[in-house]
Amino acid sequence: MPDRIAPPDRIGMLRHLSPQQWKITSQEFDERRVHTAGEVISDRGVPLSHSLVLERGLVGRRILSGRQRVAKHYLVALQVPGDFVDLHAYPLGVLDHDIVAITDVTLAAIPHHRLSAIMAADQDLTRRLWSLTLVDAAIHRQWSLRNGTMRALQRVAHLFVELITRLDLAVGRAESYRLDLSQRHIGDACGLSSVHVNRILRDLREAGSCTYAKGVLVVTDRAALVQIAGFDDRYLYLPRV
Amino acid sequence: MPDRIAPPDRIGMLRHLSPQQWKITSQEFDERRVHTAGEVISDRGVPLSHSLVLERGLVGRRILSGRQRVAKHYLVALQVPGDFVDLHAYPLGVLDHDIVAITDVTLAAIPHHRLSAIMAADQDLTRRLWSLTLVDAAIHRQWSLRNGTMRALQRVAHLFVELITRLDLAVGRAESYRLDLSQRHIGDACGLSSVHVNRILRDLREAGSCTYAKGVLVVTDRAALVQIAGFDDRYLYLPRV
DNA sequence: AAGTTCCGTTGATAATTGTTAAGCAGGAGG
DNA sequence: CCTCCTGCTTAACAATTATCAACGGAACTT
Repeated sequence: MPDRIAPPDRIGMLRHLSPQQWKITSQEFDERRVHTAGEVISDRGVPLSHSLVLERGLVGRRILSGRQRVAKHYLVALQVPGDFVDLHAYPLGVLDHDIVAITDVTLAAIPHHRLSAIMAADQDLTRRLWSLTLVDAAIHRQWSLRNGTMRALQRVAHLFVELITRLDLAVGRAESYRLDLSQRHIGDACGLSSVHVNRILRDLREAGSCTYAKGVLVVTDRAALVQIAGFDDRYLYLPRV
Repeated sequence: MPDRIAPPDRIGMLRHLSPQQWKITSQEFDERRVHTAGEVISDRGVPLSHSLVLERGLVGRRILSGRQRVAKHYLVALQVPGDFVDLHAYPLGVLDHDIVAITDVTLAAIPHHRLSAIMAADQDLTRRLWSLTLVDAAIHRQWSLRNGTMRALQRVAHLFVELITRLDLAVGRAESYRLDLSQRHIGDACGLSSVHVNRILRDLREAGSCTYAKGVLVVTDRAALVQIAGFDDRYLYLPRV
């Protein structure tokens, strides 16, 4: 009889699994982990035996760029509640990047061997879990596009709209979002210096589309923000709720 | 009895599958497709029933950025022989980007229902095919990092080193590679204007690391190129040959 | 309380890259 | 043969963003 914990809720992107599939899966989680803001959850290159679902908070996936004396970070992804943060470690074995806690976070862990067991019994479940990892890949493509083709204002707006769209699905729609990203974090995600992020946030505020202060994003004109971002949510493959 | 074609060779990244696994898989391909340079192989948003393995040539995955009057392209990925170019359409159903032929190309197509059939019988095969799609995701992360953090010279060098590393695995090591990418293609992949790509290619030539002309990359000082790129191949999850 | 560190803010300056324009070469098609 | 297109090349100029520096405040440590 395996150890068990209270199963995580079926929120956010987990709704790509049917209620029954999630019921079966969620009961195999055997550990709950808590990390405080800034902690490294797992390091690149280390073999992993569990995968994690984010229940609360924000998690970043980080690559240390080059080997400058001063470590320079870059965020390749941000995960919101209801995301598997490292399901791709299941097929691959190791990750090519670090996982860090942006805020205080709660995660639930499922052992890979139990994932194997339940997937062996349900090919459709396998396909859907596979899909979840591919939605991450689609988001990577969009980030690559964003940082490769957009100017700074649009980049930040696009990041904001993506995050609030995903958070709407995970924790419900609002006009104000506690992201707890520092301006440096935003720069690390958008390929900008934190100084320039600061200027862009002022521009967004003066344009009346949103304000960002003390880690809280207040969306004052959502349509304007979407417009600046040129945002089209199809790449997120949102589950119909 | 299904239609069959001569099965594709086990080259490049396909070596992540065992010879037996590839034997079984490769026999399920039922169609060979040929496209000429510039053709669109599949459009975003269209449901796909087959997935494709690239046998010869170079294929790009493209997103039309914004809706400017003048369509602006961005390349989110390049595929080399031995790559599944759209295996992620199998779990997802549709793609969020277009697939285009960069050069004249030959592809082999396998129906998704046959993929389902052989995966149902071999969970390890499923895991390895899944892995192939996740290596694509790892490459997306690296492109995102590249275009988000590197200066133009390093970006182009990094793209070149990545491509020759992957081509070495697929078609064998050489000092000269026929890529047939236009300078505009390189710009579309690196988030640079074609004018600036031209300047960078001159810099690389004058630095003595490589020359690029008429679509052919001649690597004159591989170590220098790797050095400029700050290249570390771990993210490619190369199969040990 | 004093010191330290990190984050946010602003200004000045420099570096990088985009844009525009023009010329040229070569291939496709009349 | 001529024309038209596309791609490559270079120069001049403009826009964007990074870097450096200085300062204030908040949180934390000693």
